Amino acid sequence: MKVIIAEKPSVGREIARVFGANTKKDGYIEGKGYTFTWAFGHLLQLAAPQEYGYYGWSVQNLPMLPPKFKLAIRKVKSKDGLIDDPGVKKQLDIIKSLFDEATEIIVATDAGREGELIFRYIYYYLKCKKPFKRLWISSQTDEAIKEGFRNLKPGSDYDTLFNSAHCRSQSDWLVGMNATQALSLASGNKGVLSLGRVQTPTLAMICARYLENRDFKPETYYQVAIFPDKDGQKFKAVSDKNFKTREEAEAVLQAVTATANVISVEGKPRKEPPPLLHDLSSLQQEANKKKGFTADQTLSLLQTLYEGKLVTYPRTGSRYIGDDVFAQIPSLISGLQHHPDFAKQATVLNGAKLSKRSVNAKKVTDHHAILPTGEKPWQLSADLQTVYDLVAGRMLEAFHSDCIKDITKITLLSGTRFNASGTVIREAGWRAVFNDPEEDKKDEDNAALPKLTQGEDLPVADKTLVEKQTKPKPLYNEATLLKALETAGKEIEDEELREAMKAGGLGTPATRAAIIETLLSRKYILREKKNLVPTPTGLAVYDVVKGQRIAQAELAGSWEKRLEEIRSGASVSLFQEEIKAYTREITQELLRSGKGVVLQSA
DNA sequence: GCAAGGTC
Repeated sequence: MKVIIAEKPSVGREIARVFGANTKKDGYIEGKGYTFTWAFGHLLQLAAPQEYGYYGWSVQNLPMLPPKFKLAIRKVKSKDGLIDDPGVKKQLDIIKSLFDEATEIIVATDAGREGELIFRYIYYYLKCKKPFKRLWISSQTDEAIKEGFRNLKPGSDYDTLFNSAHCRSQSDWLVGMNATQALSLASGNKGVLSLGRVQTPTLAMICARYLENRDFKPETYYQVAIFPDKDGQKFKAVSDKNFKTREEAEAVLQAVTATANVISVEGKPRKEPPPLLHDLSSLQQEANKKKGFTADQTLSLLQTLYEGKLVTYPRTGSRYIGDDVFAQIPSLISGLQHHPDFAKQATVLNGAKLSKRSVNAKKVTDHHAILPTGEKPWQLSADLQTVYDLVAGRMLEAFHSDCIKDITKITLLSGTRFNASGTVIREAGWRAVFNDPEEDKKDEDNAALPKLTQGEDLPVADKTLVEKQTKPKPLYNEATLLKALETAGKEIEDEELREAMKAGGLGTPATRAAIIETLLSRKYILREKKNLVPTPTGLAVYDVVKGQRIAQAELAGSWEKRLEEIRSGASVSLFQEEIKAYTREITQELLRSGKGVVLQSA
């Protein structure tokens, strides 16, 4: 018997369907001489410190450097504290009995570092010795699955990938567990002060932005505005210079002449291509911006839609689809022709030429962009409907035509130079789907400008002095923080580290919402309206770590670079020794410098 | 009481 193991039930069932296997059992499916089973993501994790004899939280234990890591069943919170997750335990037992009977195992966990780790941890925990092969596919279509099975790889081809995954996992444990205990103990052991490769740079970003914003000294500056009149239609033009003092501006205001001379008229149509399909992060940002949902809420709503088979896999990091999925888009679009909000645009798109901007098989990694499945939603709650509509609406936008705008820029002379600009949407294209007002519109922008010709003189109907202030960078909210986490590392000077981080930023799509929730639950940050601001505790922790590597995205970047080298065969033990050395160093440093952190009373 | 990673 051959056993196929997938990362999650949805994929296991999908592969079984392609094979034509349909005998459903508890936790697996049989048929055609195969057995199809699955994990639920990580079933196993590195065991907690006490499993290695480090009892309690104590300076004597630090740094905790287990000679050999152990695996433990994933834990869940219950009234008796942390216990083995019963659902996980049960599935692990099912997998064990299937592996026991197997002649061969086919590994169909997601094609990536964590997917490899999910399988290997199960395999080693169960002390399984059966031979295994690897299915390596990046698309879940029938053809891709069949092709993948014709091209199974030897399991050992992925040994170095497992090594890099295992190193990632151990490094996070070593640095995270030790740094957390060291800082908590140093501060007087009154509560948990957690630190980690991802959460600490994230906290640092929020704190740095908060302080920059708080300490910003706004500067007043002045502009002069005039309102020329063309045959009764007035529009606004602003001085091309800003003035530091009111006096300078007053002088320019006084010098405005009775008529303004049109020096130049520049008009050109601009094409604005449709946005890409959503990945998890862009959807979370959009839902936060438009509806105020938190990243965590959006993920959980999406998970419900996914379990209801209404949308495709949500925790994707790709905004693209392959050609195979593209072939299904026309029918998905025509399925929206009865949707209350989207009927009109779905009809417009039906049979039209579709934009292929989101179609690129090379940019599809483990999973493609989020799409509706075509199943009809039925009696969704308001929040679920909102998220569903963001997914469905984005699909219409992504395959729609360009938005075409006429942008006019006019320069006038009236004592000094004045500029006016105007934007007219000629063809809405993809913007017709949601019909939202544009966000980045400047206040000096006119909706439409009258037709003007170079050289003409216009009477100046009004003039005024405008007082303005320079603005600080805004505080982070969930949308801007998610974006910043995605692009974290872009400003790293070292080119190789920058490259290593470019692929992922900080954290992963699946974990970023959880990182924000962790910082909230530690009371390091608070939600203040839509903004994320640090608490005194968060600022105190930041003050201790801000000069250290653990607070910088560079640390994550340097690990990524080394992990990638391990994947291509570099020494595992060398990296492990370096991590241990760093663990000793950061633990000592925090025990010394962490004394200043005072917990605020909850 | 602790990390980050995956998923239900």
